[in-house]
Amino acid sequence: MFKFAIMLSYTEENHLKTIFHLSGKDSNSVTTNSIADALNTKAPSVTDMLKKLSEKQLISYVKYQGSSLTDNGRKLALNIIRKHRLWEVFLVEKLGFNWSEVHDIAEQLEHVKSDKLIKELDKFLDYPTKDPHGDPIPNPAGFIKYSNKFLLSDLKIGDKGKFIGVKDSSSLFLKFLDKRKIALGCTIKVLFIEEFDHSIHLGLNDTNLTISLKSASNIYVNKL
Amino acid sequence: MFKFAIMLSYTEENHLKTIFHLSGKDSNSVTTNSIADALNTKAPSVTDMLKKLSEKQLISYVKYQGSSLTDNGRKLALNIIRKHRLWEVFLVEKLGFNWSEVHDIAEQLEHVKSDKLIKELDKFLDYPTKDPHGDPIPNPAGFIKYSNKFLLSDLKIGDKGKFIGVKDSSSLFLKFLDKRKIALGCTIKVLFIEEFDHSIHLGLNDTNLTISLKSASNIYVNKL
DNA sequence: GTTAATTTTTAGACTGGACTAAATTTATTT
DNA sequence: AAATAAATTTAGTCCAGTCTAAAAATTAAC
Repeated sequence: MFKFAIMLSYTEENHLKTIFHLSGKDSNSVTTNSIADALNTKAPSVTDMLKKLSEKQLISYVKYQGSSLTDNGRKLALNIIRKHRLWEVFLVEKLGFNWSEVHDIAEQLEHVKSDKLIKELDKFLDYPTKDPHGDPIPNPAGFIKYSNKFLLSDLKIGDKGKFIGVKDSSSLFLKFLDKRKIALGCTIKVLFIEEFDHSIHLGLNDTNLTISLKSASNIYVNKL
Repeated sequence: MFKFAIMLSYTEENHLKTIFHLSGKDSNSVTTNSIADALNTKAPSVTDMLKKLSEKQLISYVKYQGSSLTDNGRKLALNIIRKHRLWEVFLVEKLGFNWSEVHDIAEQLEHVKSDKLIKELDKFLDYPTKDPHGDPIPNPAGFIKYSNKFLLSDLKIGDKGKFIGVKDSSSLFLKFLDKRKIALGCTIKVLFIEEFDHSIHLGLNDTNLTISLKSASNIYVNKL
């Protein structure tokens, strides 16, 4: 009935996706507990699933040594992420959702099985390359162009970044940004980081200001 | 709008929906086997589910006597059908699907949980009242306007009807319709019915044609 | 380099949803 | 109205996915 030769369950898909997210660009090995945490489940459940995915050759798994995606697993994971992000674009661009509301819905939509659906959705959205949070959308073949998106709090002294988004977009935080004239697209330079509380001194539009670690952990930038 | 605190599983939703479809306008009692057939499952599975839905007060169920929806159950069923049909409109109107392809995909999309999603989708589609097969879309409160929809095979000689949908939308049948230029919205007049095999002679767009009882039993019309 | 702490896996139990086979109730025949 | 057929339910099994508690392996600490 459906086109995929491999028919994965909702749970299997979520595990693959999570392993992808946790393993980062270099496809590092991922620990069982970290998967359990991310999926809000318990380690034994994850172990069972790792065995299953390993049987299906979607991950390589060595007892006690963590697991990482195989090429096939990676391709499937990226396909799910592709769907997730396309649906997010749809929700924001077409249905007028705020980018902070779309994740949970996309989390459901990403599991709908139909290649044609995604192909047509992609066309309808005019082949977007980024989701509303600025994350790149993998192409149908499973290729993803990694963005150089970082948290402001991860930059080092002297680094420069372009403000491209926030992690938690509470209106309180957005007002905080407004007041300090920190607007989307502006360039931020890290001048100094206090050792005591890790608050950050920034250069921004010829002025200097200081923000807390908490705030800096909520700001995404493209490293320049 | 009514808020349902009840969280139904995929399977529960499908049972409710099926009971609604089988019980018709007058909410007749539905047999266990007919549900099993419709859902492509076995009677014992259905019995289990009937007990469960009965506990939740969504159906009234008497052992060996079939089951019917309660008001709450009916409301939930109509909500699922509403979602199904709105997604069908989306797939056809926005993504360019043929009406014969949308059922299976809508079958998945209908289970996505988000009231706001459906509210916004409805708005985006400009509040449609019918799905691509001509079936009415229930409103958010669970009200459905039954159309004067009949099977073509139920019309008498001399009756006229507007073609509004098909019962079994297999692609085979839809091709059959295409070939004969029987398209949604066209007006059909019953000219004569053969006593021998009940095949029907039709007037359609200034031409005449004959179709079998089987085909006529698969075509819905609004009586004119 | 043992011991202690942590992580991970195993073992065993539970739930929802499915099934088969057998029992029971209802419906149909004669 | 008894016998038979059909529909439905019960009983018991199975599978996927989840959990807790206990055992085993790894890592960290002394």
